[in-house]
Amino acid sequence: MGTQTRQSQRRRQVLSRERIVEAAVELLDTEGEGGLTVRALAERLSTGSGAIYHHVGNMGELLQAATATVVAAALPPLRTSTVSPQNPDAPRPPDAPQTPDSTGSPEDAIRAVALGLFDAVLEHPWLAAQLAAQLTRSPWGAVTPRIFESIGRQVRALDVPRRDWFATTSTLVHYILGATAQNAQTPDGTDGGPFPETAAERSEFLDAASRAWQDLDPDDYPFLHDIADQMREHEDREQFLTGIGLILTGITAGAPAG
Amino acid sequence: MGTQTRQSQRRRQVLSRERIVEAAVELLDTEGEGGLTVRALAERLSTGSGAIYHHVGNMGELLQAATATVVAAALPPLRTSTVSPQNPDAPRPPDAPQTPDSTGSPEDAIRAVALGLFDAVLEHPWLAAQLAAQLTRSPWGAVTPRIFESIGRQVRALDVPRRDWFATTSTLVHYILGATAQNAQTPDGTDGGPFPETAAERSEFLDAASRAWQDLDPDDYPFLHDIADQMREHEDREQFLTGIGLILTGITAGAPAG
DNA sequence: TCCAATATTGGAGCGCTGCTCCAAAGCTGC
DNA sequence: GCAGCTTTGGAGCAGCGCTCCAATATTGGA
Repeated sequence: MGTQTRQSQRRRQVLSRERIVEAAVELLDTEGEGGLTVRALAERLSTGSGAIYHHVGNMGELLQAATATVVAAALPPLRTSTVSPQNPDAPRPPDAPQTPDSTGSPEDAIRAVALGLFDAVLEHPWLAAQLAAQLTRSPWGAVTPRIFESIGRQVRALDVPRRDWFATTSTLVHYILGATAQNAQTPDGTDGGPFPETAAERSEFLDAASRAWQDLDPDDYPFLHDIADQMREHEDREQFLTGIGLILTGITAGAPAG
Repeated sequence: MGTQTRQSQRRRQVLSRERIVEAAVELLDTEGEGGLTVRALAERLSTGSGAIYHHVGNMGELLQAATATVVAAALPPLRTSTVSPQNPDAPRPPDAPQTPDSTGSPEDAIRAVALGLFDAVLEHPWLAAQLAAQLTRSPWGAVTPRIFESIGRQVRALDVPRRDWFATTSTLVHYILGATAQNAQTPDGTDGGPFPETAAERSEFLDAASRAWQDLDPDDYPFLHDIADQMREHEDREQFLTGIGLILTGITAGAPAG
């Protein structure tokens, strides 16, 4: 009796890889990095561990899928959406940052991609560790190519000679992932719970770090001792863009007139 | 009967934080990232877990100490050793890379520091994940300041204006850690054992990655598809230095005539 | 010299983890 | 209606970090 009509709603009840990954992301967001366990996932989905492993196979694989999902949502779409106007509203990523489309310079596009990842890490603090881990564990696995492609296209749009495409893109990607990793401010012991990351917390955290640098032996750490206050007053986002700008300058200065 | 004479040898039998950290590093080197467990450590030191926790307190703390030890050995000494000639041969780090001392440009010194970390990661593949993890978990904790100081001094020696010291050093450090993280080639599933990392293995690994890029949908990944062969032929170390050079160019080009 | 106080040791055991295994249940096509 | 597949959920296993504690060295004062 009309099983087709209500099928889509029934679908949501059925366990699927997508639903598991979705629940994993929510669990990571709300409970923090250590909150994703098979048992917690099973309870949240009202099922058992066996059912989960039937769809997912591996905890690392699940983490990889969760990371890939969030990263894909944070980056501009791979295909220009004008090509296939089949379903005009569905495939638009809901929480993607407003990308300046194809207007604007390649430099701006690179900045936009970088900021997209930066913001994604702010929204999902567990993402930083995952990006770093997957960068080391499977460098060319699932996530990196997606980022590489987004950056590389813009590098190609700059006047970079072809033989430098790989090295240039790699440099940008490595910087982005390295800088992004640091900016998920998880003050050491404060793990396990959610991450409200209020402005007061951040200020307090930077204060403590700055004081720690100032308390270092000036004979061992003269530089840190000097710039401790500069570190306290820095703005993450601005500092991140400064780094991008520095590299972009190096790129365009290397071959100024294509 | 003469307990003082043989005391130094007896010291080596006594459990101490140093001995535990040393054993941890060896365990990580020989057994791989997952090989460091309290039980394995206890067996290797012929003791129990309780004794270990009496000295170390925490698994994360132990990892942090192991990382700090290896990083300290890979970087140039903080103090210029001419100041305290008390013990001329002992404190020389045994496996430190040959640093070009104070001769040479600041750019060369930065390259030397970066390569020191790069080589340390090659020698201790677990270090990549640890650097990344500690970068995110305790950004200003134990290891980062050490690296920051080494790089920052050289940034100061360049013609960088004082207000840019922090941003410039951060950019270099972030790139170094990001790039370093990727270059500990752990081909995904091949974890658990030691990492001989022969040239053949590396070539095979790059071949597979290159083929994977070529097999991607050219409509989704035109850039990766294009530079797949360039990726296969790249040399990690050279590519790493290219990135450093790019950033150094950006730094010096930004303020060309101090 | 001896003894109490303290520091250090090693292992049993707790609660948790990822993961496997399997009987039961649901679904599908003949 | 039934056979053959997929999917489910939970019991259970080996391993983990870590705590606790009795037993043992070591030390300092009388």
